[in-house]
Amino acid sequence: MTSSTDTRRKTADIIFGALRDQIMSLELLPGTKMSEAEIALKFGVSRQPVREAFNLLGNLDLLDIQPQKATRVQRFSLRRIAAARFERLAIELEVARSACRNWSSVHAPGLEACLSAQHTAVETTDAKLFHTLDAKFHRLIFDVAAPPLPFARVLEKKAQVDRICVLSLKDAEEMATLVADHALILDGLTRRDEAGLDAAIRLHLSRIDRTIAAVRAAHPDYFDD
Amino acid sequence: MTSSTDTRRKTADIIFGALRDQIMSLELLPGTKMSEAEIALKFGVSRQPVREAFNLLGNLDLLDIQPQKATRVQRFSLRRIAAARFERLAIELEVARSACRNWSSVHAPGLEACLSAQHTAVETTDAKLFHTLDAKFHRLIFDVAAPPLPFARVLEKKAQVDRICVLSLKDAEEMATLVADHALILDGLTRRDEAGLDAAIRLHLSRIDRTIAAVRAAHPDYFDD
DNA sequence: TGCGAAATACTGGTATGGTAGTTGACAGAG
DNA sequence: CTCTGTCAACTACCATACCAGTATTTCGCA
Repeated sequence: MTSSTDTRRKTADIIFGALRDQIMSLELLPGTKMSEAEIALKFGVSRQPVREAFNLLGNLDLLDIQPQKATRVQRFSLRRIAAARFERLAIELEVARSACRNWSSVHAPGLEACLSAQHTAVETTDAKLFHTLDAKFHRLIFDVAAPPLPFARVLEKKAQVDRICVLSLKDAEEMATLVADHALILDGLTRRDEAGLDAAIRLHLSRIDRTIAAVRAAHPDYFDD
Repeated sequence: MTSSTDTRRKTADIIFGALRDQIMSLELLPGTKMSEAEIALKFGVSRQPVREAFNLLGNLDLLDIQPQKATRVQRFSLRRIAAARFERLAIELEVARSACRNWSSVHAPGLEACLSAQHTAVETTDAKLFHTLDAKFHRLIFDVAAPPLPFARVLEKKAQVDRICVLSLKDAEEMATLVADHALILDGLTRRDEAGLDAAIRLHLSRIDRTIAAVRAAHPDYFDD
């Protein structure tokens, strides 16, 4: 077999990853105009790989490519966010239902451990750790629901929402609320109560609406609409 | 230069659309090896726009691009199909629930007209017309559920399944079954019976499993796994 | 001074040449 | 006959140059 560790990445992928991280971390603010030539110069490569990276980022709605005019870091859009939110809600609901049907007590320890770790993250007000544990929690449920299914691709639209969450405060009170939601979700799973689980998921995902509204009030110039 | 129709679309998009249609219609069979140079020659353009089109098709899992080796028309994969099916089921279920809540009698005529048109399509065994009407039916429900949301993007993964359906027989009996499913769904909507609607959607989408199994039995060489 | 038109300085898109890497076949050795 | 090493013919990828639009500036004129 050829190399097990396929470290051979195309330069276009490297550019793509670097720009994506900068956009997602808001190191590059929404509305910033990007230049193929400028980026190419900065990375010391030709314009072609930069161009490919731009197209990839455009497909993820992270760049707004206006032919012959300019390409800018995509602003937030209530429309796009609503679409991503709807899609994620639909997926998470069905994932939860599937997990409910596949549930057995062997799955409990992992989720309980993740939940208790979240409690400590709240006590220390460690927002970054909490974000990681939050993602892990949803991931664990996904694994219960449909192990063979690819996780990343299904929720790749999540980027539209994740980017905005960087601006949220993530204070202790808000994190505590989210942890309580998680506890409710885990409770619904253990009791195999599909109706209760459905309500818990909807409540949990509805939390981001307030976050979005708050960010929009604080940074209206980051929004398209 | 192909300035016959001075389209605003860039040539890469034209190549992309043409190849996508050929792949979706199975004019290009799974496993067929593609060559940038060959396609470029055939369309009378340079290799660069062809390359971009390849990348776009690769993002949709319609092409299997193996760097420095070859790029082939993606074979069917039970894994990918299962993922696409799961995703679509989740979306359609939530769409139906949302439509159920937004339902009013003004929506009935459009769906009923589409349904009756489907009946005539079955009587004339017009598979192509039926396929169009089937898509329209689901689209109409989507419009009831969430008018401002983009329809195409949400279900773009549908391509993974649509391509395989070209190989299905679409005989009168099968079409009649699907129309009956649609009637059941419309009935659930008009009665605003969420539980019944849920069951009807799940039954309807489960029909494709038999189709996939039949195609896999008839053409095992079109599959990866 | 106000305003419109032309020149200019960008942008993204395309064509072409060259490079690195993989595959497959074929010739020669065991 | 089998195995192996070398070479030729592909492949995708990157760099460079050029083209075609669009926004902005600037200069001439009223």
